[in-house]
Amino acid sequence: MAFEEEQKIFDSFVRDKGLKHSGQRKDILLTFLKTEKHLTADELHALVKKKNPAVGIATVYRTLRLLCECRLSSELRLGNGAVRYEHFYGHEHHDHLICVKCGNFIEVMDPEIEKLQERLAKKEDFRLQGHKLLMYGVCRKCKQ
Amino acid sequence: MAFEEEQKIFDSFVRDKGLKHSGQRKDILLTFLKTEKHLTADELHALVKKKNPAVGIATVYRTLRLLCECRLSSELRLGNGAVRYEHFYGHEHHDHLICVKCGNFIEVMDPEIEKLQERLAKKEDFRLQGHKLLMYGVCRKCKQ
DNA sequence: ATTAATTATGATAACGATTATCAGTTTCAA
DNA sequence: TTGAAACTGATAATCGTTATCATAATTAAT
Ligand SMILES: [Mn+2]
Ligand SMILES: [Mn+2]
Ligand SMILES: [Zn+2]
Ligand SMILES: [Zn+2]
Repeated sequence: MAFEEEQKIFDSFVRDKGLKHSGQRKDILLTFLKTEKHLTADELHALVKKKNPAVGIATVYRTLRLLCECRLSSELRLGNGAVRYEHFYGHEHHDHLICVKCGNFIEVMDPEIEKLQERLAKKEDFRLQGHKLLMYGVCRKCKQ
Repeated sequence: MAFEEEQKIFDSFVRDKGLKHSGQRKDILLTFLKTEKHLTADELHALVKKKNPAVGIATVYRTLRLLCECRLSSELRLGNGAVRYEHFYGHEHHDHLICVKCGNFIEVMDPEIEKLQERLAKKEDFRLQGHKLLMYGVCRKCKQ
């Protein structure tokens, strides 16, 4: 079975926090790791239920929160619809091109844009702590 | 009374759409125009009620939708909490520095950042249609 | 293995923001 | 003045998410 590193991170996190291990959490973690998509809790729930139909949506939400706490996942709040969750471990900061036709996410990072944001903030005497850049349009596949 | 241009735009829009005029809509419009803040429907409702306590929140939502339709306002979806509404008429495209301490919005626009986004999209063979750049941090006042 | 303390679970209620519904009111053109 | 159409506020419904709660599973100590 793959994802040994990630599972180790989660197990340590669970142990250090005085939590207990459960089959549901393991199923949710592995299902999350197996897809590289930017999933909502509902979408992940649907995938997990294929393996373990008894898992409830509440446990998916609870587990996603744990995954974010231990930095295996992070939230992506697009501003409309449900929060999406993406892999965080081993993924550096990036922004997103989001296709309005197929909904796919393309991960991008431009050091120049990042630098110009710093310059912009400095000009306003603003201490920049983070940012969110979402770019919407039509992806290569959907253009044809 | 000020805001003649904006009122004219709204009146024409209402007439052209076969809608009717009402005191509530006028109160909501003028209250919205009077503040330059980025307000939620609830915040605007609170302000409107000072002038006209009978106005309901549903009418505020309905009127905000009309203001967006006629381009006097536009939605700002930050991704957490309520949608905010900002002035759109006479305001060119801009992005935001958002202070995590006081919640104030600083409007900014950097043509270089805009251009680099286009370059980034082109590199991915992506037809860019729009973007949202939110920068979070601490504003000048709150740094002290 | 047994126990007992503690955490985890799924169902479901509650929540906050927003939209839909509806009965009564207002607008406005004829 | 009148009557069709739009408008209103109250409130129910919706959606994504969190809180509650009774029951079940885990764990460490016996
Ligand atoms: Mn991503
Ligand atoms: Mn603005
Ligand atoms: Zn696409
Ligand atoms: Zn501030």
